[in-house]
Order: sequence, then C-alpha cells, then structure tokens
Amino acid sequence: MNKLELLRTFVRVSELSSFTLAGESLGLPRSTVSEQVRALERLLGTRLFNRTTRRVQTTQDGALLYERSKDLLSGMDEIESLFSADDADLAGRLRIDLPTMMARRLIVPALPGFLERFPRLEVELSCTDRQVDLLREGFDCVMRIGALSDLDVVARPVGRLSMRNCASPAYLERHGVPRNLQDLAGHRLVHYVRNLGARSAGFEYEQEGELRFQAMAGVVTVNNAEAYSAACLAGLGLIQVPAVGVDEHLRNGELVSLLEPWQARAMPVSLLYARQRHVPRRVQAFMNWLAALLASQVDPVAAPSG
Amino acid sequence: MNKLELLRTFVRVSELSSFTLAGESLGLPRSTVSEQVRALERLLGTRLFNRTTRRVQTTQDGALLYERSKDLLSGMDEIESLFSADDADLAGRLRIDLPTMMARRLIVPALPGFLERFPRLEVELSCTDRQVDLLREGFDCVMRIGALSDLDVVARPVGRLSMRNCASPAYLERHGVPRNLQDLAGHRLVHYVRNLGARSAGFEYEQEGELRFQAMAGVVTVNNAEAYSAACLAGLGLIQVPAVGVDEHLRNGELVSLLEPWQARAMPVSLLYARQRHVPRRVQAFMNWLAALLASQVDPVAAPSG
DNA sequence: AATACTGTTCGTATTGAATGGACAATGGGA
DNA sequence: TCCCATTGTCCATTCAATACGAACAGTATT
Repeated sequence: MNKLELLRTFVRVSELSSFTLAGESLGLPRSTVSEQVRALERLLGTRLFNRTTRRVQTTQDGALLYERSKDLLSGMDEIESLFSADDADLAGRLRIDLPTMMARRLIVPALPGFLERFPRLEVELSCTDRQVDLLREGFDCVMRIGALSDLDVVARPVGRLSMRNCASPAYLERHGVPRNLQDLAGHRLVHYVRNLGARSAGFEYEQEGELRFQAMAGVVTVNNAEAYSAACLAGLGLIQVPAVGVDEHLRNGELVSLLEPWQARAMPVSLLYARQRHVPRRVQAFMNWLAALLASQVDPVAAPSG
Repeated sequence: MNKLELLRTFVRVSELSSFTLAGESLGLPRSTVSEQVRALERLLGTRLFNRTTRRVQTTQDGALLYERSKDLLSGMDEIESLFSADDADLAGRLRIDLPTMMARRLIVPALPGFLERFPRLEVELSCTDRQVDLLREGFDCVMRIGALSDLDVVARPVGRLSMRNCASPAYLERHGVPRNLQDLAGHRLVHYVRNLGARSAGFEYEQEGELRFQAMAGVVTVNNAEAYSAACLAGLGLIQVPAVGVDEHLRNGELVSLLEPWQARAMPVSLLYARQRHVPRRVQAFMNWLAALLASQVDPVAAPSG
C-alpha cells in the first residue's frame, strides 16, 4: 500500500470535489480513486468525505487531513528534488506574506514568470501591512520594508527602495510648490506611523550622508500604506513614499514629485524566514527570484544612500 | 514504487550502518534492502552511502537526506495517528530542550514511563541553560524557568518551582547560621545572573505578597545552574534555588535549608513551542505529560506564592 | 592464505494493486 | 411524480511490480 499515493489522490479529490475529475486529472479510473480513498479512510479510521452520488465534500477530519497532507507532500517533493542540479523541478507549496503595495505593484505582476520557471510550485500569497505581524504562522517567507524589530528569524536584505516626495496637483495649487526646506513651514505632511499613538518625526531627508528631520504640521496620521497615498491623492498634504508605490500616479499626473534633492533615505527591504533546521530549496529559489526582481526594480538613485 | 518504504529502510540503514542489520530489523532480506537503497539513489540521482563490503557510512548527501527523512517520516506517522482515539500509537521524533537541572533531576528519571506509554515515540533531548536560546532551531518544545523574554512563541505555564535558601555545613560553621534578615549582613550570597555582566539584585524574599530584595555581599557570580549549586557546596555562600535541584543534597546533609520563612518567590515554569500552523499531537502529548509530571512534583508550598 | 561476513546480482514466483464493466443511488428536470 | 443522466461503489480478472533466496564477489581479520 503506497500511502503517499493515497494522500495524493485524496488531496486531488479534496480540491476537485469529485472522484471522477480527480481520476481524470491523475490518469486513473474512478474505481481506483474510490478504492484509494476507501483504503485511506480504513487506514486512518475516519470518514474523510461526506459523499452522495451527486456531491463530495470533505468532513472536518478531511479538511484537517488536507492541510497536513499538503505539507507532507510538499516535503516529499522537496526531498525528491534535493539533489537535482537544476531546480526547474522544484515542487510544493510556498506560503508567503508581502506588503500590500509591493505585492500589487511589483511581485504579483512578475509572478507568472516565476511560476513558468517553476511549473510544479504553488504559491499561497498573503498580504499584510501590520509590521510586527504573526510572522511565521506557517509562512515560508515574509517580506518587510523598513527597520526590523528584534525577531527570532533570519533577515536577508535584498535591496532598497528609493523614495519620493509627493503631493497632489490640487494641494499644490492651494498651498504652492515648496522649493526648499524653508518652504515646508507653510505645508502639511501626512504623517505615517507604524502604530497609531506613536509620533511621526516629520519630513525626512539626507544631508552629508546624515539623516535629518524637519518637523511639519499635519492633519492626518495613518498607519497604513494604502491610506497614506490615498490621503495624498485627496490633497491632505505631502507624503514620502517608496517610488514604486506611486510611479503610476506620477506618470498620470495624479501626483507630483517635488523637493527632489531632499529625498528620504532609501528604505531597506528584507526577506524574513524562520530559522529552522533547514530552509526548503523552493523557499531559497523564491527568495533568490525575489531578490533578483527587486534588484532590477530598485532605482539606481537608491544605491549611494545605502 | 513506494517512496516512503524506501526512505524508511534508508533511515534504518543509516542508523545501523549495515544493510544486513537493517534488513533483519525490518524483516526484509538483505537483497531487498540493497535494491531499495539502489532505487532511492537512482531516484534522487546521488550516492547515499559509501560502502565497501565491510563498512557502510553515509555520504554528505546521505546525512542531509537522513535529517529530512526523519522529519518526513515523523510527519507521516503523525498523519497516521491523527484520528486514532487513544494516542498510544503516536509515533515520530520529539526534539526538546530542557534546563540541565530539570532534565537530570526530574524529567530524565521519569522519561522511561513516558516512552513506555508511547512506545513508538523517539526523544531527542537537548540540555541548555542559556536563556535566550536558539529556541526552535527545530525544537518541538522548550522548557524555560523564570521570566520569559518577548518571543514569537506560545508559552504554556505548567507550574511553579518552590525555592530553598541553602548553605553548606562548612560555610555555616564558619559564618554562623542566619536566623533572620538582619543576620544576612554578615553573610555572603553566591550571585546568579542570566548574563555575566548583569547585576544580581541580592537576597530575594516575599513579604505581604510583595517581592523584596536584601542587598548582600558575594565573592562569586555565576550564570549557570550547575556552577551555582557547586559554588554553594564549596562553601562560597548562600544560594536560592528551586527545591528540586537540591533536595538530594538537603537529604544527604551536604546542604542545609535555612531562613525558611523568607523564601524567594516560586519560579514559574513554562513550555514554549512554535506558533505554527499546527502543533503535532505527539508534542501535545509530551507537553501534557510534562505538565502532569511537574504538577505532581511541584511542592505544595509553591501554590500560595503563585 | 584462508575464512567469515558483507553487499550485490539475477531469475523466479507471488503478492498486490489497477482495471473496467455492472450496479446502485442521487438529484434535477420534465 | 417519474425518469434518466451521472456519480460513487463493487467485484472478478489481468497485469506488473517487487520480494525473495541462492549464487557471486569483495574485504578484513586471524
């Protein structure tokens, strides 16, 4: 009895909710699928599907087994490709978490290329902006922008995001266009803080390699990247954001770049992963791809500031 | 081709360093073992053992595969016993880390009982006293005594260890026996600190439910539980330790308990485990057993101080 | 140099699983 | 309400993979 095959067909049946379709997709007759499921149920001593001839749905036990099986089969795939020279045959499931903005602007658009290169990989993508997040509730890899907290994980720096100072045309029409730091006195900054209740340090810029801040008034404080750019678009003040998050708005003319000699320091981007016994090769492959992708996208302007 | 069987025999061969013994222990003829290893090597495209007819030793690849295989087979065992009502058939490998003293005095002596109840479990026991340890370099469960750092793990409190104030007879003969807090002025304390360089707060005791400290002189500072009691045995001063660590010395008369109305606050004991997608049932079983063991061992004196 | 033991090879036999057709049950449509 | 298409189940047959054991070859010890 090949337990792994049993699990494979079980997983397929779970995903397709049909013995017939599962059989077709695996190149097996219905009868075999049926027998394998029956064998697995007998082995585990539980009913895995509630099935009539018309509907197949996993029981609670089945749902639990599905999750575990996915992991186990991933592990088996990992083992099988452990020593293969090219990693085109890496297989399994990747669970990653990205900042919303990065996912939408950069990674998701490029993801088809990744999946083409690794046709046997599956990606489960979660998006979060909370910083001190549940990192590693089973995630293989988490991307974080900015300073890192003291965490029991390995952080791999993969690049820096160059920053832009932006404002909406409507805002600039009303308050004028600032040309230097002194002009900021008459302007407003949308304050971004990681945790509400914290205080924003003001307008950030670099001078002689040193980080400096210019206190600025503001009427809105947000703790969310989406809300941050939305506030700027709404004319609530200046923002300082990674270029990648606003390049489209800048091209559209919905936002305007300004005070270009006084950019905030480029933001470090890191990939965090669990400090485990071993890092699966598929995770390494993904991180390498992500690092390359970022390297190609990060503005060269950012380099000297790092 | 049953890949799991292949891995099982591979693991057995690795552990026994012999095809023949592996075959015997698995109830298979040598030839089958040989063929299965060959099949696995062909599947993975690597040589797993350097073998002459006299010696079998794993290659580097073999060693790598061994670790992964153990995990995978553990996972399979876990799946197989997922839905069994009694957990006597739990199987797999447990990797745990305990404070040295607890391991030696409490857990290891009771471990045979645990392994008898779960005959298919294997335990890999690591002992450490460094507090902010690499918790979860693949550990299923880590026990910590005392305050917990801010960690990305789940902490399950399992009891409290009542404390004792101790000194050696030789020391007491020379410095006299302290009867109250005022007497401490003429005594020495062996200072225990978590990290060398830190300062000890002195003699700790509870009064009216509040934690208090009495500064005391000392000539030795240690950061290790073993060294701590050794220092006391050597007559270097008083110590305040969990009773479980010194009960034998107290019975022997090698140490003497004193200042019994002024005990340090009972130390909380916690089990830490990774906040993962799922906690394997074997880990739950182990933690339950450990919690029960501690509950039975913790001195009732400890209760009111918690 | 001989021997005892080890891993390997190979032809054979048997176990065990895949197959596909017949059957039964379900649920939608007429 | 009845019918039928479709789905999961069952079973006897077929097929193939694999376990087996004996013969072989190398090694290390005595």
